[in-house]
Amino acid sequence: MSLSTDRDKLPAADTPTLYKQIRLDIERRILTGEWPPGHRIPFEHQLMTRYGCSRMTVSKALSELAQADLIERRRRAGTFVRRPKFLSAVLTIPDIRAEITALGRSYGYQLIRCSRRAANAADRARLGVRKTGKVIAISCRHSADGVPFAIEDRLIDLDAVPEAARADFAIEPPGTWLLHHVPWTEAEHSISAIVADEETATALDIAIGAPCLVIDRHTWRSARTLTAVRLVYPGESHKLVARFKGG
Amino acid sequence: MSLSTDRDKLPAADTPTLYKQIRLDIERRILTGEWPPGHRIPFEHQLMTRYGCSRMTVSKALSELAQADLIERRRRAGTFVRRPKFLSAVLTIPDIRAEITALGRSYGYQLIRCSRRAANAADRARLGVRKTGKVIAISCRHSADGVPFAIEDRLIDLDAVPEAARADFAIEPPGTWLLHHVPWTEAEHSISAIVADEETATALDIAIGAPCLVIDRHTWRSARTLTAVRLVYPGESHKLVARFKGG
DNA sequence: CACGGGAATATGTATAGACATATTGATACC
DNA sequence: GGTATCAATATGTCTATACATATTCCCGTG
Repeated sequence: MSLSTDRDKLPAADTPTLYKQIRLDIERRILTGEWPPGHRIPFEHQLMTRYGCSRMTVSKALSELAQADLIERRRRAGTFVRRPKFLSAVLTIPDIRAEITALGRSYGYQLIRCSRRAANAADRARLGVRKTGKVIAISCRHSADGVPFAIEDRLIDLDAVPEAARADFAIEPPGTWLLHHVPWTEAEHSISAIVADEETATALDIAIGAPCLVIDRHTWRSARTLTAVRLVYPGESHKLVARFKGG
Repeated sequence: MSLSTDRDKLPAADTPTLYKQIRLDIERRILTGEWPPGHRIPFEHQLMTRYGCSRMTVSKALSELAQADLIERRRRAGTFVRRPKFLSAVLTIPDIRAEITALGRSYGYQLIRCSRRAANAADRARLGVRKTGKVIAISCRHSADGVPFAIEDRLIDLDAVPEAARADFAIEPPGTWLLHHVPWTEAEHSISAIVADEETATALDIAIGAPCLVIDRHTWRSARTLTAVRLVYPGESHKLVARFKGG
């Protein structure tokens, strides 16, 4: 193997910064399968002579790849290509208003019910909290170009999100308001399919017995429940795009 | 404001490395809402006096937060807390075998049909490719503790994944084999709900007209189609957990 | 007031060197 | 053979410094 220290082994292209070129070069080898999962990536010292730069520079490239979970670094042992994440493919579930407007369709919103009350037993169970507190319960409907798009049924824990008391959910959908005002750390989703009962069928303007897609989402901030929501979509395809992460 | 340079303003805890403490400290202020979206984070020079370290160290902490999309850095302007990702919440769809075994249930697999043929028009449309080539078409069923869990209908482009010809899909499910052997760069999902027709109802051992959850997944490597798959689950809840990313 | 140009400034990249720390592998001892 | 020990080694963190680069801000000119 040549040990020349010239830099022109890199794709060059429009020459971004050096560490980025290194990162992309290694990323390419991994994604094309040239360096399969488990393969040991050359030591930092070898990479610095290969790319003709300092160790800090290759280290920065490798650190970013490690943060993106493409490689794994172990002291004394070396750096290895990670097994393609065992589980996973990643989906994003957009905010409904943003999703509809991004599609270039007109967004419509109707508040069906909104009440503020002390939490009852069913509310506490749904939020997964023990103590009694105040909640806001909201039912509403989203539409695109005048056609029903989804119905939403939401519970917000007012003890965890006191500022929600000042929001006007007759104007702004609760999901959109929350996304813009309340930071969260964890979310859990449950996706399922149901057939429409009479109330659902009426709200979505579909036939009774027609299939519907349901997303139940529970959102926390540091173990504190913020909100629980159920979204019901007519069963026609609901498309979501996911890309492999990589900075 | 005090300008003391002592380091004990940090949570300390079990004292990981300094840059990590800085990262966690800033992350905490963002997630608790102390520094809301749009807030300007102190300049690097202020942070180095606050934490009593060099600029490279605070820069490393900030770079990781930027890579995780928690903050945005702009030259000359400064560093700002990002608006909570406009859309989004992230879901992971695990490999079915891994999912079932992770739940501690016994995994079962039956190959229903497997054929290798030149692609016909329907195959090309489904894979989204123009040219004719060879494909593998597979139908199979996954079960957990002997109960049908999902049925899978898959098409693999043999031109893009020639090594699939040597795999034995009577033993290993195609999704699992692909995940372990074939690197991919992009995936697109389409989630929808249907009601079971007679064939589906029989395969999943449910009633005709019962709701089913459908996931259509298309996978590419650098714009090259690898495989297209449709998974049909009985409509009872299919649970997926998502965490806020953050390295 | 509009506009162009240049100075100020915050981040971005890169360096060499130093020391820390985890882990491996070999060696010596029982 | 089993086990404790120690040196070798690859990554991990940190510093001080230097220069690059993108923006913003201000100022002077038309």
